[in-house]
Amino acid sequence: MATSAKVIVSPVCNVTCFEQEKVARIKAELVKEEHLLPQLAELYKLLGNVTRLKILLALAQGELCVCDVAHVLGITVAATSHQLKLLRDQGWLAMRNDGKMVYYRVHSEGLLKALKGDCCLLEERLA
Amino acid sequence: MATSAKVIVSPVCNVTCFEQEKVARIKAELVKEEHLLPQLAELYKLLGNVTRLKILLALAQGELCVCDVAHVLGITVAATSHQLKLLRDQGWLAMRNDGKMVYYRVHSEGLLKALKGDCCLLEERLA
DNA sequence: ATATCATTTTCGCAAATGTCTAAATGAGAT
DNA sequence: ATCTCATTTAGACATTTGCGAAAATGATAT
Repeated sequence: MATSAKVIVSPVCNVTCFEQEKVARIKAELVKEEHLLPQLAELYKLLGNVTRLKILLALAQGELCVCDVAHVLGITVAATSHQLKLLRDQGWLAMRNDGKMVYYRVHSEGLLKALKGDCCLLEERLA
Repeated sequence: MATSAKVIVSPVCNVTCFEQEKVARIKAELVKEEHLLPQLAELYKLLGNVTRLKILLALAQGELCVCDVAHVLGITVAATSHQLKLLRDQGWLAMRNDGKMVYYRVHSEGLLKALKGDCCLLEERLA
């Protein structure tokens, strides 16, 4: 049975709130971590796309030029370049020029580790 | 300098491919991991949203009813319910009925650990 | 049965996303 | 200087996403 505090705590949504002090406490907790959440969400958005995951896994084996990445992915060079840019803009990839070629590589080993870790999370859930 | 193999490997995009055998090898590698990537991307898409991250962090401190979660988030109960459902559909949240109330809680400790880990990745990048 | 109320679902819309085609840029080669 | 070619950028389009408003559901109480 719910503890019936039933106090309106927020003027925005006029819905009963059952555990007002608990809600207040949790909101206070969240404020502390809130500053990191937008960045964390951005990282996850970036990783929430099979194409970009493939790029990271491909580059995990060493650097590649844009057109070779495109061949690995089976999509346009333009689309590939676009996705590479997104990963680079957030600092997860580095690039190197060699003549007219541009070679990309993974800039953060930590990211690959995190990927592995999250993969394990999925695999153990299948069990 | 690029090793000039310059062989068209894919009929889809008619662009030169520079390291054909390397591309072929990497594609072969990717095939092995490819089956996990859609699920992994789904997980990341799910986490790539500040509202849902807040939900997970809020519920990390214990179960809450829908309307209290809504108060913590400062959004509609309907929107809250929607996001809770997304998290539940992928098996990361569990729910419990008590009268007309529905209480949600985190179903996977592993997920919270992964979150922490990925947070650390971000923090060490700031340094 | 009816009323009440927490939750869920449906609908609609504004914003974001992923890929393509085509044009622009940049660097070597003739 | 001009040409070639790898890459990037711009524009367009279809798809997806997040949220609010309103309707539907489910469960308790009267």
